[in-house]
Amino acid sequence: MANAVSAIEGFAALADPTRRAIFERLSERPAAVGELARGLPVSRPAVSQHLRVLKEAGLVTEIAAGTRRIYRLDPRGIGAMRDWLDAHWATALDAFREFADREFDSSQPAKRKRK
Amino acid sequence: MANAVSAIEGFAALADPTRRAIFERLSERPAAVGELARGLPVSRPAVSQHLRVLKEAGLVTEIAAGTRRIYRLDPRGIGAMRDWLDAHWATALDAFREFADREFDSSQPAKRKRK
DNA sequence: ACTTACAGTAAGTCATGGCTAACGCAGTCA
DNA sequence: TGACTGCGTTAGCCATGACTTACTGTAAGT
Repeated sequence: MANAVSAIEGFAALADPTRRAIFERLSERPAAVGELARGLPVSRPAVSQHLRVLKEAGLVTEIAAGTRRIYRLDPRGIGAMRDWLDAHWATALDAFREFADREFDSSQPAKRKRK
Repeated sequence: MANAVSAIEGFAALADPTRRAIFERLSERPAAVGELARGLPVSRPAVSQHLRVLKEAGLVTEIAAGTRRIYRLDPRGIGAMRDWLDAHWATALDAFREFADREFDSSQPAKRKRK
């Protein structure tokens, strides 16, 4: 259940361009909030809020280091999203075959409609 | 280019709950617009708009069948999203190791990344 | 203890986009 | 050919959320 929720929230989290930029920077190296904000066109509180969303989606984790908080990617959230896509992909492939069998078995592609 | 764009737009497309519901129904079986709308709490035009977003994201394809349009999942868009996640996951794993070496080599043995 | 630096929270503004209602268009059947 | 059906499009309303400024809290250095 936690996996499914993470996957779902993960899509919303990565839908925002700023959060994707943060995500990509963190994939290269862990970083603190101020450090991330200096390389982005938004304010530090904005970065802080985005990191909160990413953390709740299970995509990043937080480590306190003095007054700083070092953020890094959480492979669990990424894995949950991969699993979600894989599951639907597999289901879709089966549906493709079944649909193709019923629809194109004898003749016309795209013209026949058998309810 | 199409792949990268598809992956990026795919996250925004799947961020919406209604679009995820449409996506999941299409993974089970291809369907027309009205058929999808009857099983959802939104109007038919809303479903039509969502399908347009999903199509532009490369997640679904369209087949004309008389007055109907049969929609089904497009494995290419799903694959693009998987690839995007895989690439960042791999980069992140490398960053984890490098960061762990520098940061926790002598202080926090219990916090080291398992697996 | 005081100061400085770093980060999260609160309040408010504004843009994005999801939704419905109304309309137009194409294909099917009598 | 005329009426009906199934979809897509447009316009407009409204909710969500992304952003900034100002404030508070906490840890480290002097």
